[in-house]
Amino acid sequence: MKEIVERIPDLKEHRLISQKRVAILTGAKREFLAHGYAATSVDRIAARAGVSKSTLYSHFKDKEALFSALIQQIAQDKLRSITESAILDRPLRPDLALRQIAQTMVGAITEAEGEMVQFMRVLLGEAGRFPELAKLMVENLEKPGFAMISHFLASYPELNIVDPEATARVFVGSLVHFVLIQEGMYGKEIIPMPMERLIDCLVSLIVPFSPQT
Amino acid sequence: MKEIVERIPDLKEHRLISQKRVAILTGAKREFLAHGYAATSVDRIAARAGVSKSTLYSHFKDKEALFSALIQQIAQDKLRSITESAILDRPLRPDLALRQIAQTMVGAITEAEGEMVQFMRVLLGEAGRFPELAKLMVENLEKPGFAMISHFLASYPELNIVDPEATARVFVGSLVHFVLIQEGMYGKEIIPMPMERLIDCLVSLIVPFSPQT
DNA sequence: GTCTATAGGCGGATAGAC
DNA sequence: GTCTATCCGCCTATAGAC
Repeated sequence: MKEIVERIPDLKEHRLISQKRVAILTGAKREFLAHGYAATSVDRIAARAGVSKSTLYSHFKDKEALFSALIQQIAQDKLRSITESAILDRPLRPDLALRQIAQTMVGAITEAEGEMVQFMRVLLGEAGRFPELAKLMVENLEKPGFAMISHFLASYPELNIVDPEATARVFVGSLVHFVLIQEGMYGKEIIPMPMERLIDCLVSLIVPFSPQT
Repeated sequence: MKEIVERIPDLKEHRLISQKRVAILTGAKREFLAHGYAATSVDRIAARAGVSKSTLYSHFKDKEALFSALIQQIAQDKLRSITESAILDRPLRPDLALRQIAQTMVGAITEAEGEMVQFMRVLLGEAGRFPELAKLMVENLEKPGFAMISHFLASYPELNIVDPEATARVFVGSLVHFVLIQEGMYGKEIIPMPMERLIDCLVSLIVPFSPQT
């Protein structure tokens, strides 16, 4: 297997294989998402990945490069899973479609044992140290997300939405903030509120006359 | 000065004076907010405060206790400044009052060279390491904030708000998420949007018929 | 309480053999 | 590429003098 990769430089350059590399990234994911950048040690990542430190350093220039590569990989995965699940049944009533989008979005954030919550926590927490990485995430995750919701809202002229872009921000912001407080800050133990209740409220604000038709 | 404090144990216990202590907390604020918990060294805090490390350790048991005390002090300051500025002119039209609340809230977050943004970043980033601290913040900051907005919304029966608590979450969540993306993630360089535009949109969603009367 | 000095450990990164 | 062994610096925390 290894020999095959080495004889095909194109494949190697595109990093399509290399089991060690994915093992390192898997270990890095667990450690970085759980403890943040500074509190994570390269030793623990290597140990969890089952490789030595020098192997790790042969694949990644330093700790920062590993962190950066990991964040970008996670973002790529999330983006793909979101765009795939965004294929909604178009002939729906707008309020039902909005509710479905909200549930899909919150579900994507909450699932996988809070991996996405940890991702957002680390991303925000390290934004000061990695400003370029933060901007990359905004460009590749937030911006397409806002654009999708905005385009969806604008596609229903009967809703009379005066500012679809700002409304999209309200929509996404309410949901993301809700998850961050309830899950990321353990708010559900202190100020519990079912997710459906927030979604009902949010959808009825954007589509005031939902029970009819 | 020092002698006076030592002769009045009550004052000392209440920690009202002790210049060294406030110097340490001031230095800790700069370092912790800028770099997070793990990347901050006690040496730099002591150096910035102009004291030695052993002085620091005589005032705080360890690094965690110092961090915890700092976070709680910042929260106390923020809470006081918020509740003080929350005294709004009651006879206002609800839409104008809401707009004023939103501007005050965003202003309080954005001012002071982004100190509040850094505070939220660190709080979220370290929530995994300090879960009890995170819950304390939700109890003392988020919960009163939600309650205030909710109570305000419910005090205008003519608005016909079916779920004031959930609506308050939408209100606060939209604003906080907006600031976190625009300031904390440098989103204003990539997807700029004036704050007034979001507030206009948000208020008109909650108070649909604002231009009249 | 406050200092200087230091202990003791763990961090990231590398050297050199294979 | 991969390993073992190691360098060296910075980290938190403490000892002991004043």
